[in-house]
Amino acid sequence: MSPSKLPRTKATVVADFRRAQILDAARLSFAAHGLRGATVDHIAKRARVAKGTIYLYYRSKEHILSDVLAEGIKGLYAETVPPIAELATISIKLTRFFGSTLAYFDRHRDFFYLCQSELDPDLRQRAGQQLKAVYAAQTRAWELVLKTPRSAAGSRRAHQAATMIVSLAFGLASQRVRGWLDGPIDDDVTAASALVWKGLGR
Amino acid sequence: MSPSKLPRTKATVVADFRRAQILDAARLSFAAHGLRGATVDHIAKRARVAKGTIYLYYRSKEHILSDVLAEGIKGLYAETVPPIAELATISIKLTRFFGSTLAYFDRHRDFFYLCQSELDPDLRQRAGQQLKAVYAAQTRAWELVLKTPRSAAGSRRAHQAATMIVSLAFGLASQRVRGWLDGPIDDDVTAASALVWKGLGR
Amino acid sequence: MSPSKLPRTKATVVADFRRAQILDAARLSFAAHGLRGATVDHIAKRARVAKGTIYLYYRSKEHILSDVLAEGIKGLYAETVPPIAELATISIKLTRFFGSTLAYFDRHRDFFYLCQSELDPDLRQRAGQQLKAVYAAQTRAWELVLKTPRSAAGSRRAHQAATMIVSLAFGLASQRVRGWLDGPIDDDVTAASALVWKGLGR
Amino acid sequence: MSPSKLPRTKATVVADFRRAQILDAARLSFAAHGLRGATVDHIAKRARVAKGTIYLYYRSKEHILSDVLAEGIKGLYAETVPPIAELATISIKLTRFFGSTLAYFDRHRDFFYLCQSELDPDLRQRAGQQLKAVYAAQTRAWELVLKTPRSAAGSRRAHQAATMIVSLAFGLASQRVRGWLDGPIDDDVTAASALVWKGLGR
DNA sequence: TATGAATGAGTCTTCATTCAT
DNA sequence: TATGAATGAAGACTCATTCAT
Repeated sequence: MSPSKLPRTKATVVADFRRAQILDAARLSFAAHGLRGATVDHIAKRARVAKGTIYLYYRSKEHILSDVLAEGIKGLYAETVPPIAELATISIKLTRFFGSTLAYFDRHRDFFYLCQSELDPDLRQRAGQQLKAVYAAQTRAWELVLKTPRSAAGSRRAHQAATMIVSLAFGLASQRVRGWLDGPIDDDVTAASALVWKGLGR
Repeated sequence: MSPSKLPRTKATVVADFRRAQILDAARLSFAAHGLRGATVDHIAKRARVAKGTIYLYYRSKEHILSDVLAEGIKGLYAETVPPIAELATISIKLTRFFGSTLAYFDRHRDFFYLCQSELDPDLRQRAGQQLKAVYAAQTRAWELVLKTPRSAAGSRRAHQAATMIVSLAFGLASQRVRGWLDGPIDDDVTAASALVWKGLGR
Repeated sequence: MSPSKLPRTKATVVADFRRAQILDAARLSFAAHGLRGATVDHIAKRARVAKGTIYLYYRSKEHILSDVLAEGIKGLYAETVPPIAELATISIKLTRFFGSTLAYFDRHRDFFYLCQSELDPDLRQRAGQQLKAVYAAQTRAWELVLKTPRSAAGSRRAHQAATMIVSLAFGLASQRVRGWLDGPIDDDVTAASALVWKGLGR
Repeated sequence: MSPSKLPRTKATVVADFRRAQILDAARLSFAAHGLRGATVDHIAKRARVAKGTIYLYYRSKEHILSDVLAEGIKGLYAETVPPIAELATISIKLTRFFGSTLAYFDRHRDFFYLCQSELDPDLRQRAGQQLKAVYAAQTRAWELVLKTPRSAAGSRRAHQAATMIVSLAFGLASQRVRGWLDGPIDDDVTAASALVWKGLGR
């Protein structure tokens, strides 16, 4: 009933603010200069904070990156998975899914590049797992949508189809982010939806 | 059968061998530790060669990378573009295209990772252009295959369809390379071909 | 007596101290091992500072050298040029000039050696120009002292005489710095002054 | 009676030729790029010889330099010391001495620069000794010329005067080599001779 | 003897992290 | 908590010297 379960002390608020401040600066720096190119100095300067301060909130540069990635992954999940289950015709679901996926990456190119950066093995591991989880969630959601008849064959077919949808979305997004597809988002969304819709036919 | 045009002196052979030796070691090192993480020391050690030797064959680390990328791009082009134009039914072309694309990336995961590494701006530029060119070539080849009726609308539809094919192939390849798709290649190839074949219908 | 114009913050003081510390260490290292032979490690060790610290105060080894040279040149100018114009008999001027020149180089052997080091072309250029400027200033000052009658011939003779004075001073200083002249400074100063004084006679 | 005391076998001749070849190349390279800047590769290329060959004739780069220096010093001695003792008036001796000294350095700027290069301590030592010996020889020769009356005071005066002559010559040569004295050699020679001649008067 | 490919110690410089204030 | 000067490990590249041919 109180505005927040965890009482926000002033300290907590300040700490959260600092963390967000640093995270933002880091994201921008990473986007601008790449993972290695973005020095802690850059980040600190952009965050208008002393270099030492950063280490009060993050154990290492790697940990900052970890948070930046987690944020991006959370966003990707939030914008692309729920729409699949929302009440609508499959055709509309498809349009929405392609649309939201392409739009997300268009708006978060930096996140896209970050995902492919040279992460230290264990971070790469963790980030990879989380990203894989997002795609797995997308795939499962599509499976549920497509799997009407409860036969083993139908189930397998649904899984395959879901995989195709997810991969096509990712493939389009990748090409777009890299600037290799020039047209407006809607054209790609429409074409992809149409292709899949017809391809799934019956 | 005929004596080779360019007389291969022993020196040339040795030099070529060394270059290949270094290139291989570099590819593996880059794949294992990332572009920055792969030190010249690593590469030298893996190539069983002294650090200085590397600089006898390559002016800089950057130049090695450049060669590794160029080789990968050339291979990708050679294995994926010509099959599209070969005499066959569209259905078979599709199967072959998806098959060769997925196979290529499966065999060259290191190249795949390299393409996404943080390259210095101008190398990134060059590599990006070349890669874009490969995808553009794939797309054009598919357009030619699909564009039977010479109407403007048909042409545009052919372009869109070609884009979808290429993006789907890339998306699948990406997911597979990352280990996010576990099944055998053939399943994905079959499913993708079927989807597109039906989706293009008529 | 008055409070200093530029308020010296503690930071400024420390920074100046560090710079001086590094400059000193560099001068000694350069003198001891030569420009190339004096590694940044040496300099750092002598300055009792970590290698990285040096780069907080100087952009590169070259920049350190540049400062060391500039300092030495400034000192040479300050100690040798003004005395020439001070009110005194020519004989006394001569004694003072030879004295201050020899003394300066005796106290700054390291600077002397530095001036002859292999400087990178552009630094060599700059340093050479500045040094040349010092000698030119000495020469001009002596010309003014010697050129009483305003005839063209007299002017030319004054220039020649000035050149001889400056060159003799430099020659003596060089020999002394190298340890090839063992006697006390005063002997050389006296002998040089006498020679010139008599040589110019009338 | 035979053309040479030491029978010149073909091997000896070839070896001497090679040594001279390398020495020349080294001198030029040192002059062009400085002691450190002149790599063994440069020298080998200029000598039209393989890098390894150089090490058949010289134990190290340092040893090459040593020879180059020795040659230059020998030349300086030969051209400047004997003239002092030749039968002539003092005035003419002076003119000849200044003339030959300035001319020698004018023709061997590279040698001049080399003398000031950063030599390894022990080579510096050796080269320094030899050079010092040359100047000492010049000084002694002048002492003999000037020391007519056999008094202790006269002897001391002669030594001082000799020192001045030698230093003036060196000072002028230095300034000229560096391009800080533009006039023709003869002007400086005349002026120096006149100054000293008059300065020594009686 | 002549070659030049191979070697690896040594150089300058960067930058994540620490710590005294 | 905040600062930023100080640290030093690590990396790319050079070049004198060696050695198999």
